[in-house]
Amino acid sequence: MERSSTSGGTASLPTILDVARLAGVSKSTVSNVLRATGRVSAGTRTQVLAAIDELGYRPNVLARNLVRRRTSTLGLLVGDLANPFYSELAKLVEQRASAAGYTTMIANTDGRPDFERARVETLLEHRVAGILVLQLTGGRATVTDVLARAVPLVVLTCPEEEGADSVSVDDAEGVHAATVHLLGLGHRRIAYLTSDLIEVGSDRLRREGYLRGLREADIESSSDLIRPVSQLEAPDGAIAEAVVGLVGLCNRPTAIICANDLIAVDVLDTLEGLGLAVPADVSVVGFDDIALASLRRISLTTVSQPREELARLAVELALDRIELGFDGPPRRVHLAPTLVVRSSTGPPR
Amino acid sequence: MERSSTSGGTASLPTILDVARLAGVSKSTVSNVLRATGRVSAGTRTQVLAAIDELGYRPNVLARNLVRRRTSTLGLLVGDLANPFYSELAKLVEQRASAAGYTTMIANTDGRPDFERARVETLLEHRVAGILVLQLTGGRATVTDVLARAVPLVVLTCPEEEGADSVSVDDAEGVHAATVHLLGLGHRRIAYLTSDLIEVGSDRLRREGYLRGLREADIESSSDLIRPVSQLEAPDGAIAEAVVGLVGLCNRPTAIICANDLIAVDVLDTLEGLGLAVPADVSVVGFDDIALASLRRISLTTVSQPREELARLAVELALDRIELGFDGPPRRVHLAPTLVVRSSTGPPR
DNA sequence: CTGAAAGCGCTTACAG
DNA sequence: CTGAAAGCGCTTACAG
Repeated sequence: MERSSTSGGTASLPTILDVARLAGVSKSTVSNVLRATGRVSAGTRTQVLAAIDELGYRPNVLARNLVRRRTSTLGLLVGDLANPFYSELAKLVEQRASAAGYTTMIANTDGRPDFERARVETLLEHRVAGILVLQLTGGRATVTDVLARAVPLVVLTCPEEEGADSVSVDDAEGVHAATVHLLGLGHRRIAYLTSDLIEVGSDRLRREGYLRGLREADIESSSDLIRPVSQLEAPDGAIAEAVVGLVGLCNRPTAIICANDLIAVDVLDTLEGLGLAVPADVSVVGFDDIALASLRRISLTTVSQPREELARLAVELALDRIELGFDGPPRRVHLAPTLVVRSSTGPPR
Repeated sequence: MERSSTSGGTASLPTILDVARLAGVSKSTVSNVLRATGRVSAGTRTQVLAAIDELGYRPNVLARNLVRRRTSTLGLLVGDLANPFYSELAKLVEQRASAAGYTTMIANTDGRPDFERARVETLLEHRVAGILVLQLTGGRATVTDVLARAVPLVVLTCPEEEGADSVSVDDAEGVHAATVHLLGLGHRRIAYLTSDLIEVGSDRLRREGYLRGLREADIESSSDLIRPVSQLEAPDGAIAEAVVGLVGLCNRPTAIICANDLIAVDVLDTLEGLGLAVPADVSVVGFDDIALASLRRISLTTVSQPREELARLAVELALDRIELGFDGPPRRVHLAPTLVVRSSTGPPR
């Protein structure tokens, strides 16, 4: 027999059965008014609603999802929520998800592949309807593999991911535009500064944009001027060290293109500490256009990503597969970046 | 009869029953190895593990939670994830939660009470084991009421919340210290600038700290110098407008205490636009000490909150009630803030 | 150490 | 329009 759920534990919440009994109907009927199927008479409906209200009944989504065999929660994997670019994106994604009736389960990976694996495992155990990834951090093949089999995966911000839908800005194009901008100002020695906190694929493309820009201007690239640093190992000093290295070169670069804004801001700070003027001594360019970049005191020239569009499209691609049952091959959406010129760039001395 | 779950839908995932059959044991036994109860022989265990591996079986947490009648997910309500203070805190909370075996469901309220209500409702329907709130936005009484009855609630950063555990910094003390610092530098006309994006209780306390500071120095407070602006209504221009108003006063303030860093940064920007020097013309103080504040170009004097401690304690308080069954009255943890003096403050001209 | 049975709180055909 | 029954995929006593 079905027993009263209130006879059990201490603080048992009312169940659909409690509502049914109070309203003098069956569980099915309560379920029907809950799901607004329309096949309930107005009178019955009123009684049920009254019972729900009186009991303070709140449906148990776990039970519902178990029988429906799908949830309405999206997993959101993010590399570093402390990076404003990602937190802004996370906010927009949550907003879109929520508007579509989905909750979002968030997981920070700290850029660590082992964390990423564990978090993905947890998300899958929770049967999330889809997973959105802001920055995939290593272990890409395995992760993509795990995901592709089980649930829709859309990769945001990381281009060229095999097997998964992706939406990102044209990274190469963005940095190419930045390089052309610097060349136009008269720069000839331009450095590229990146770190292991940047997603590998994005970094590769951005670097390509940089190299192509130089090539088109018949400037030979120099390995001296390409500096990848490890922020995972040395979170604090890595960027500063690289900057010191660059400006210490006998043939010092007059401009530095940074793989993202956070690095660029760090570079500005370091240059200031070294007594070098921006842009007079060194021009600096970033990537992302986080809120910070537009402050007068920062005023960073940077490649802007259309965050709203990125978030909207990512959620859409996921819902296509989840709700519309789209089952086609991976889709790649590329958005155009925009170079925003501010006062961190200028002609070389 | 128990039917094969693979006979049903298209992409049914393997269930515990599939594993049991493949391993030639009962569901109970599989469950026992899964939960590492220890009452399974080594041989059986190996077989089960092999079956799990072969099937790529992943337990369905929904089913587990349904029968256990509790989940291991924490709800995280945040006012604005785009505010670095909150995203940094969110990251730390997720980190702590994850370390304790909890997933975190995030919900951004945009500072809108109606959103907050809806999100809380959803979290409760998902039977989250507890809810952590970073900034409660209006509708506090109702929300607290809803929560208190159903699930442990800990309020982070908002002091004096009735009925809920809370952990926050001593807001009044922080701003008092800032005020004393400014007075020590010789300032006599000090303004206080706040907005409706700041949690109401925090704002009240911070304001009190400011007023007490003035009172102790026998300086009369002036309503001219206390400016609450509405960023909800005018997200962009509100701060600038207030600053223009302040510096346009015939008896212009020589220092501005801002209710948080985001406002302070906006103030710095506006002053710069007006051609006023900081700190020579106007000193500026913030609250939070977000990453941005320590940049050389910003170098904001601010009241620092111990984020790590806040996050750690908040999760601990929640787990006390969730896991240890602590059922005592609401606990209020107050942490000491630290005034970090940088170069946005100095003696008045 | 292992298994059969009941039940978590819902939804979903299926009768009536 | 309404209800009885089966089942979603687990865990949890309880026997043996």
